[in-house]
Amino acid sequence: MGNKKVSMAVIRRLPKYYRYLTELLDNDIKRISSQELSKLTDFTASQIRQDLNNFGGFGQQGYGYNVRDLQKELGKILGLDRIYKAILVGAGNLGQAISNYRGFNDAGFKIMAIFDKNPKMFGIKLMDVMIQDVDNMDDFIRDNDIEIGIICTSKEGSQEIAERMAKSGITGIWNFAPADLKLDDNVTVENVHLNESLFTLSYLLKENND
Amino acid sequence: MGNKKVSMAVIRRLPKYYRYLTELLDNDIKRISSQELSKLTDFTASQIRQDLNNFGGFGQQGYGYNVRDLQKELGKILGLDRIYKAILVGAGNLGQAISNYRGFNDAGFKIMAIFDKNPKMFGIKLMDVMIQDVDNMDDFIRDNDIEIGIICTSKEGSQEIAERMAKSGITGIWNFAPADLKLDDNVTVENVHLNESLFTLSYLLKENND
DNA sequence: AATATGTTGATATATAATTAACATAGTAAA
DNA sequence: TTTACTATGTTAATTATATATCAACATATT
Repeated sequence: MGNKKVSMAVIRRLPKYYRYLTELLDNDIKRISSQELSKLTDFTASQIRQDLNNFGGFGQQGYGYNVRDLQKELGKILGLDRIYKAILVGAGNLGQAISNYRGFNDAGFKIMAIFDKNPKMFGIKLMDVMIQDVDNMDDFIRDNDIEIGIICTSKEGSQEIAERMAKSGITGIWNFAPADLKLDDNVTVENVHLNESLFTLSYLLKENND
Repeated sequence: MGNKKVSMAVIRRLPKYYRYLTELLDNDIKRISSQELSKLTDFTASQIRQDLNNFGGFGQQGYGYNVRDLQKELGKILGLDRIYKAILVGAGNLGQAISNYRGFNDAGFKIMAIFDKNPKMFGIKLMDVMIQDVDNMDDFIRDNDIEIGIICTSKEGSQEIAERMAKSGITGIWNFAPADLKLDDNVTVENVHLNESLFTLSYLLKENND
């Protein structure tokens, strides 16, 4: 499509807009102005208007934004109007927590299979999905047209798993391993680096006490 | 102290430098240039030098950076040269995963207590720490000079817990609940919003397929 | 000892992101 | 219908961030 290029900074704000709009919708609020949304999100009203206009004119002058419409539009923009088939590798503590989290399922992300390398884990069920041998992963991805791979392995195992995922046809990786995966550009990687987040907190904590 | 103000963009890159330097140290690499570090981190060499110089001249012209020294300095900058006492609230799947993760302990973050509101959880041990009634939280924070609070509760419970933490003396909150906590400025909040991360992946995935 | 090379730290330039300003379209009320 | 008001979408200004350049200096080599 290659329309206009929307900056990463904008993209990372979209989920927050979506979250608040969903909340407003749940509370039966019909309309909202950029100024009111500003109070909720702590972004400036100006920025909100500019962000949204990257994708189209969803508001109405003199009125504001219709909550239902905007929420739906943002959902479409974020790609939340469909089902994604995902697999998860690494059924340790974090892997189990992720697979048990209902929120993702509700948002359309279905974990179709869970893999581990430890035979002791094979057969255990998490949310009705049985843990199986990671040797089966590659075939499973191909046979079931899996799009998203969730990596909850150790740092050491992550790169190999990522490469196998990519090779088998996965185009999006949600990576929880503390490593930077090196893959072709056609694979999108979104990292959740908990260590980096905690270290940032530690830094800020120190600064705040000066 | 109020020295110079280092931008948030810089701060969020520091943990990555630290991670790679630790890796280099483990591999007995003695020295590294900004250019070599650039290859590892995918930041530009210029940016790396500029980032580091926010905190001092750690390198030597014509030589590069001494890995051991720089790693140690970055550790100090990030506040990783000491022990932090933390508590965790919400012993669900994610809470359990976080408390079981050895990495944080190794980095100096000690989970001193785990709280939940569900009586069925009371008494269960996670990493030798017994889950107890969240009613005890406030006193425990005060009595043990806890600095960091980790919130793994639902969105609904998070704000109240955060306020109680702040009131009892906690100055840093690591928040995993999908909500933006509203607290005084003297409390530092670092969010891990898994939903937002996943939605970003979903957006990028869509873009990549255009 | 002299010279070439490599690399930092500082400064200057370029790019990107955020905020502010405003014209205009649309709302709402008399 | 008229008028005053509201709030968007858009352009401009400002601020922040990233990149490029370069003098100073260390080290290795001749």
